[in-house]
Amino acid sequence: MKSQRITIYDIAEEAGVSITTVSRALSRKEKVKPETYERIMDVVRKYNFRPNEAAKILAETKSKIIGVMVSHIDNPFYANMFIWCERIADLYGYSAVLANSMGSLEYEHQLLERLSAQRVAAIIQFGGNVDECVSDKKYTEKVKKIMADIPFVISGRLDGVDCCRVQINDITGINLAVGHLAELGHRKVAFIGGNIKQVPTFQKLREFKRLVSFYNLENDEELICISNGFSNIDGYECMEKLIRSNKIPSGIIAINDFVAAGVIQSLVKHGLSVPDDVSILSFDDT
Amino acid sequence: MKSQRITIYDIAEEAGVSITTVSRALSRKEKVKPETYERIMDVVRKYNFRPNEAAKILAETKSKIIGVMVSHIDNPFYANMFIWCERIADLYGYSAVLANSMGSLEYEHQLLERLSAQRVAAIIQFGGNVDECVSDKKYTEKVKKIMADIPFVISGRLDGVDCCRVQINDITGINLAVGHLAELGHRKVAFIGGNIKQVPTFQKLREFKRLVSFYNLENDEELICISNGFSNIDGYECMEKLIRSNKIPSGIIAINDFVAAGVIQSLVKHGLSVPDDVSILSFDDT
DNA sequence: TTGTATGCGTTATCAA
DNA sequence: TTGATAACGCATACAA
Repeated sequence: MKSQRITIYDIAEEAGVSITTVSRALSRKEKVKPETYERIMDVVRKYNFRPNEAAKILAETKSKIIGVMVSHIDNPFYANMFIWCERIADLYGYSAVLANSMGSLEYEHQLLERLSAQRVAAIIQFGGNVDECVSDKKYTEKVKKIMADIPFVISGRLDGVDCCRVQINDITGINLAVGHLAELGHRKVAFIGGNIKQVPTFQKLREFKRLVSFYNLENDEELICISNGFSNIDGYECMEKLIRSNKIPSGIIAINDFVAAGVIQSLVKHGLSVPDDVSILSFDDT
Repeated sequence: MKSQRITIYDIAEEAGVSITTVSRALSRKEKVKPETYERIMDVVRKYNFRPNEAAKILAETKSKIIGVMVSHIDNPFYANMFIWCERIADLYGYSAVLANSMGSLEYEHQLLERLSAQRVAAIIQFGGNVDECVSDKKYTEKVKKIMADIPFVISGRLDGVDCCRVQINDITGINLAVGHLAELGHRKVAFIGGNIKQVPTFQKLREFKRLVSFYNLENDEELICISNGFSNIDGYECMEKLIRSNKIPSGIIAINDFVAAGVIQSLVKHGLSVPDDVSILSFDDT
C-alpha cells in the first residue's frame, strides 16, 4: 500500500534484477533487453512507482527546474508570464516552479534564497524589485552572488547587475492608447493608477505628458492621478477624486485592468456610463 | 564564487568543526556553544551558504511542502486560492508548490505524478476533474493510490474517492445574485457562461431555474446560454447570440468576471451601455 | 546486456 | 558539546 515508500531497490528485488537495470529501464529503455524491460515495468506499474525527485536531483547534482518569480500571481498579467515560462520550459524538458513575492521585498529575499537552496537551473524575475527605479541595495548584492552559479533573467532592471534582461515596451503601449483616444476626438484624457517609483509607470507617464502636448490635449496636472497602486481601490479612489474636483475626463488611460475596474465602479456609482460618458483604455489591453 | 557548489563540508572545514556541528548550528543553534556557533555562521554568511534542499528532503525522508493544484492559475479566483494556501501553509512552517493544469486532464495526471514524485506532504486540488459531474475513472484510481501515502484534499468531488472535501456554496451565491436583480425590478434575466458538465455550473443553473419561477421572472430557455466555457470569448458570443435573437435581457448573471467582460464587449459594440441598459452581475462578485 | 560500488549533501544515531 | 558514521534513494563510471 505504501507506494511512496517503495524504492528502486524494492522494484529491483521483485523484478529479479539490479537497481542499475531498473534505473536504466526508467530513463533509457533502449539500453535494456525488451523482456527485462517489460518485467520491470510490470512491477513499476503494480506499485505505481516514481523515482524520488529529491534523490534524483541529488544524484544528478542539478535540477531541470526554472524558478519563476513574480510579484503578484493573482494578476493575470504575471500569471500569464508564468504560464509562458512553463510552456517554454516544457519544450526543453524543464519545468517551472512559481515563486510568488506578493509585492514584498522581504519575500523576494526569502524566495531568492529558497530557489537557490533548490539549486534551480535558472531564475527569471517579473515585477517587484526589478520594476523599481532605484533597486534595493541588499537585493542586488544577493542577486550578484547568486548569478555566480545560477543564470538570472529579469524583465526590468536592477542597478549594477549585469544579467539578461527582457524589456517590455512601455512607450509603444502608451502611444497606441493616447493616439487612439485622440483620434476618437477626446481632448480631456486622464492617466490613472500606477506607482511613479517604478520604471514602467515612470516611462509611461513621461511619454503621456509628451503626447498630451503632441496631440494638444487638455493639459491639467489634476488629470494625472498616480496613486502608488495598481488595484481596484486605487482606480476607484482616483476617479472619486476627479469627480469631486468636477474634472470628469472623456477618456481615461488606466494603468491596468484592476484600476480600470475600480474606475468603472466609481463612474457607475455616480450615474455615469461606459462608454457613453467616458471611454476607458486599460494598459493591459495594449 | 561558486556559492552553490559549497557544501556543509566546506563550511565545516573552514570553521574547523565537523559537519554535524554545522548542521546543528543551522537548525537548532541552542545545541551548540555560542562561540562555535558564531564561528560557523561567519563562514556561512561569507559564502552565502544554504543547505541543499534535495539532500535535506532526502535525509529527512519527507518534505514540508504542500502541492496545490489548480485548473487555471491565470484566473484570479484560483490564484487567490493558491495564495491562501501559501499563507496558511506558511503559518505551519510549510510551503506551497503550484501545479497548474491549464484545464487539461492529461496535465492533471502528470502533475499528480510529479507531486507524488516530489513526496509532498499533502495535495490540495481546486478545479479541473474535481468539478466534473462525472469524474474520470483513471484519475480517481490514481488519486486513490496516492491517498495511501499522501493526504488529499479537494474543493469539489471525485466519484468514489473518500477524501477531505471543501465545498463552495453555489446555491447561496446564485440566490443572492438573482434576488438582487429581482429586487431591482428586472424581469428578464439571462444566465451566461459555464459548463453544464461541471458541478458548480450545474448546481447554479438548477437553482437559477427555481428562482426564475420563484420570483416570477420571464421564463425563456434562450436566456440561458451555457457555452461550455468560462472565458471572455464565451461571454461575448453568448451575448452576440442573444442580441441576434433580439432577446436583450435587462439583467445578466455571468458565471465569472471573464464572461462578464466578454458580455460587456458585446454590449458596447452594439451601442448598449452598462448599467444604463443592462445590469450585469458576475458570479465572482458574490 | 547487466551488476557492483561509489558519490550526491543532508540529517540522525550513537559514542566520545 | 562535539564528532564519526550510517542512512536517505537514486545515477553512473566501471566491471563483468
